[in-house]
Amino acid sequence: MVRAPCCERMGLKKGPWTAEEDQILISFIQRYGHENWRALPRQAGLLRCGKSCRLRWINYLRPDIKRGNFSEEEEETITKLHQVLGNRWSAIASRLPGRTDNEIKNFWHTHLKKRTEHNNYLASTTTTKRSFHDMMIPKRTTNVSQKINHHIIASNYQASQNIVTYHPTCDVEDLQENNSSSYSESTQSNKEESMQSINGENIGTESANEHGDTSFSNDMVFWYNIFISAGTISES
DNA sequence: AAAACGGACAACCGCACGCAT
DNA sequence: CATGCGTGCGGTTGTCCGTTT
Repeated sequence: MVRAPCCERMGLKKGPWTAEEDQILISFIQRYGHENWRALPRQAGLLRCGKSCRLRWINYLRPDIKRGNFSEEEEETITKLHQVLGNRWSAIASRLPGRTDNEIKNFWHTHLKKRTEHNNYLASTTTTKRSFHDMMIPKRTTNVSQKINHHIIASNYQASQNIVTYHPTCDVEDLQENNSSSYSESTQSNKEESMQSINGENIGTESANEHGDTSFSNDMVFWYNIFISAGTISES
């Protein structure tokens, strides 16, 4: 299906938003909400397309946006979730309250991507084969990695038997439920295959086809679960 | 001092999906 | 079932600003 771009209509403003436009958008949404983005700019008296308004609100003007630098924990969260989810920024953002997918995407491209590639390069040159565990746990000790290591000991690495059972604060069903619910709020059904595979039944087959390595995919799920669990603890 | 360069981030664009008709 | 609309997502581009030469 082909349709015209939403901003095709001439006369709509593009480029950086002014403080005045921001104020108009904020006050309109606070008063009337944003049920219809396409109609919103006309109703609010803005010479912007609905898409632009939506983006501006979601990525910048929303009151619950967390501004400022990413913490170390947030960096590690992004890195690890990217290992599992790939470039599914909205899914990653759903695990980082106050952060937007655009912000995370930018941060990844400007900071973490290079670092990750560098680390991968070092890994490939220093060892012939490293375990997924080695790759996922950074050398320097941080709160998150400490917690993860604690979980390793506590769980006696049950995932080595392809079983993910240790979830002190977030069991597998919760994880699956949380993921599917939060994810379905923001994305489409065909994009859920990796999260759907986070149950004991489906884990191996799909990813094994993709990677040709069942234990690798199980390890990924294991570390994802561990990480989420650790993250949950850190918030309490 | 100013031009060149590069990083960071805001914003845009095109595509795909769900839903209504 | 086909079509069109509204929306969300991810890739890409544009712009600003600090640093280097």
